[in-house]
Amino acid sequence: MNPIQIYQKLLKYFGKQHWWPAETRFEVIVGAILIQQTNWRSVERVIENLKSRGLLNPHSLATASLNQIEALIRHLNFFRQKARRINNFSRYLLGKYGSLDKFFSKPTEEIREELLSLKGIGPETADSILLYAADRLTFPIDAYTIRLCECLGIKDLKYERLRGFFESNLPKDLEVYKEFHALIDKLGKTYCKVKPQCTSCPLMNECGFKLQSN
DNA sequence: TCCCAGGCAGGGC
DNA sequence: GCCCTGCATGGG
Repeated sequence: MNPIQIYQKLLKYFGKQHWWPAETRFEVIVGAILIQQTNWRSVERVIENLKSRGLLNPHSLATASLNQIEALIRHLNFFRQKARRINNFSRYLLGKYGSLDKFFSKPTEEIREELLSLKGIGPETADSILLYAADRLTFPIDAYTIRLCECLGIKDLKYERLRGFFESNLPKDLEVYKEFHALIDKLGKTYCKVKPQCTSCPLMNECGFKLQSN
């Protein structure tokens, strides 16, 4: 089963998801850190709050105190960690590059290494930032993607292996990358929840497992 | 009530 | 290398 066929089927079934919903690249980055293990609705409210106070920019988040940031994102889980993380990223960005333009003018692999060296930015967050903020052909692997690959019968579910699998089998098209990742998420949220609804899943014919009764 | 959400870091082994 | 735990709130 080729990923592109999965993609086309999901696109036909769910339609375009239009990820990442953000006005700026910096907003994508902040969102990518805040969304970790959280639901998007909660993050959306926090983003709007930061925006309405004029704080959703590197300079404001770099100079704000941790207490201030914590207070603004307090209804998210791990809010103390996340406050430190967005403050830390902002300070790093301004201190070393001065602007996102400069940071993102580097080769993809160098940006990726640097993102991964920062506290709170792991593989999925780094790759989401590369794809949705920096427009690089990098395919993020999240928990839903791993579940999908498991269902498709892929044995080696290690992050870099799966990333390689998608990146070597997909057309080099940013729109495909962006939509596909979002569609996999939509699929997971809809059918792979606590009680998997495999029998109504649009990919049940592609499933590598013989469907077990739900 | 309980489970989990678009992870990550740090420790033990 | 893998596995476990803490982080910590709100929604379903």
